[in-house]
Amino acid sequence: MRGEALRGHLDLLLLAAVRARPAHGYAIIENLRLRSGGNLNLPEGTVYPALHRLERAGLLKSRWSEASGRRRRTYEVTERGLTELRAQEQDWREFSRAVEGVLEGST
Amino acid sequence: MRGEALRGHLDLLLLAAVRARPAHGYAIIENLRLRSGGNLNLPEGTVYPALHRLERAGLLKSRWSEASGRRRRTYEVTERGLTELRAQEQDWREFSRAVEGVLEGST
DNA sequence: CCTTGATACATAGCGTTGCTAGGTATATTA
DNA sequence: TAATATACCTAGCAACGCTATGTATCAAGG
Repeated sequence: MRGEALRGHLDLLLLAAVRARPAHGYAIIENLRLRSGGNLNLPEGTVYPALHRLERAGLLKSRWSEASGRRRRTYEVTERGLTELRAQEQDWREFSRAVEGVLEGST
Repeated sequence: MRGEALRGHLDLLLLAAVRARPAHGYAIIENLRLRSGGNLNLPEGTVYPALHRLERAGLLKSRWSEASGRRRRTYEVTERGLTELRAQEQDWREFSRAVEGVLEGST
């Protein structure tokens, strides 16, 4: 995945991934990799701070649990998070269509 | 258009817009607005420096002209620019598919 | 037993890059 | 003659994802 492509779309991806399947950070990274056909390889230094930010913003909530001796922080999307996600999905569609519109005209 | 959405996709858009129709900066901004259905409203402070950067990188070349008393710098895509554009188009498709893949699974 | 690799979390600080804000200049319209 | 549109430019800021680094547990291999 090209350098800065993610910029501005990270929240959308994280919210969508968690909506699909509530999970802890490490698993979210895995899920994104799988669902993207291996194209989304987000480093931990990107994902963890973003999850914290989304929780502080009230879009995600988390609880600690333990699995096979390792502690996990599992996230799920809040009501406000769902609303925000839907808005960002809408924004993505618009942006995507806008880019396609420019590309089409230049073939 | 949402805040940082453009990040990392500006070069693609500019190269594609100029490939579609060689033009001067101000017109490129207009063309992007039109081709995107009004969604891409790039400020001059974004576009002009980017055009300079792309020219320095050898992906665009420009020449000065004059139209109705006002000077214009008209850009066109170089050979290298075309190659780069095709690569970035490929990257865009991949990124776009990756995002869609994540969104689909979370409906 | 001890090292390596995978799992799982965290954060300080850096670098990139688009945007805001400001500036110059000409032509047209009110 | 003031405002608006056209047309260019740049310094400096701010946002934000990433690198690098650190901690800790468990499984597997030598």
